[in-house]
Amino acid sequence: MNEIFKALGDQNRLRMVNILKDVPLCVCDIENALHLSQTNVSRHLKILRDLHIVKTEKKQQWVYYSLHDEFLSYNNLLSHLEDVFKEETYLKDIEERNAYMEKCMNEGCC
Amino acid sequence: MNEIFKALGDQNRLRMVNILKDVPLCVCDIENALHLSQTNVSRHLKILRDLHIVKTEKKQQWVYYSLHDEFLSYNNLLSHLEDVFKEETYLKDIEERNAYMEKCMNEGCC
DNA sequence: TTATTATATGAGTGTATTCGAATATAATCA
DNA sequence: TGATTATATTCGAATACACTCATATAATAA
Repeated sequence: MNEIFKALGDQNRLRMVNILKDVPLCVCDIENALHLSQTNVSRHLKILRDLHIVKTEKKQQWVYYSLHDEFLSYNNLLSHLEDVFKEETYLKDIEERNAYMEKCMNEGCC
Repeated sequence: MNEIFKALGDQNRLRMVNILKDVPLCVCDIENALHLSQTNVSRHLKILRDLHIVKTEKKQQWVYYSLHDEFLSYNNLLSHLEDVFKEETYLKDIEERNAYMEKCMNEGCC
């Protein structure tokens, strides 16, 4: 169970949970929203998936990641995360994600 | 803020938070309750203290550690921890701590 | 004062973690 | 079919971390 804390203890993984909390995203969405390399994103997502923090759904060539039902059942932890995600860094990531999704709508993306 | 998660991501530190949640303890109490070396306990406590997860109070030659008010204000996180601490490992540590404190009362300790 | 007890810290070692570069796999498109 | 795109995995380097041993500090006791 402390594995969950360890997973959330990494900044980049916490940023991923943050931008996934509203909407499912594919790997390259996350890459672009957080400005991280594909390799790195993929690796962190594997850790989150192994711990049932996120789940995946494959659609054609894309793999969509979203928060796992098991993780969503940790109500108190989620409430705590809401507070954490009020910090500057995480708000900026959400903005960045939204801007990127907007751009996708118009210009198409990955 | 994810520093807190990182701190709680270490099993031994989480065990320390667990046995401190009810009662202040000095370093050698923790040593004995968790069967860890003095050096190791001291080092982990420093990390917890730097993050304001625990606070200290010196009484004569003993340094008593307890949960920091700042940490105690994270209500949702604490509620989550309550669930985590229902796991076998943590319950056993509490038993061990209680047994040790009991022994202290009778035979005296550190 | 010296000895003892409680706690903290420095240095060294081994292990874990993170990351980028290269490569593999898998799906789609031409 | 081969080329392209999306994702995953392997390998190696750099760094971070947990731990132990030895030692330092600080308080008390003799």
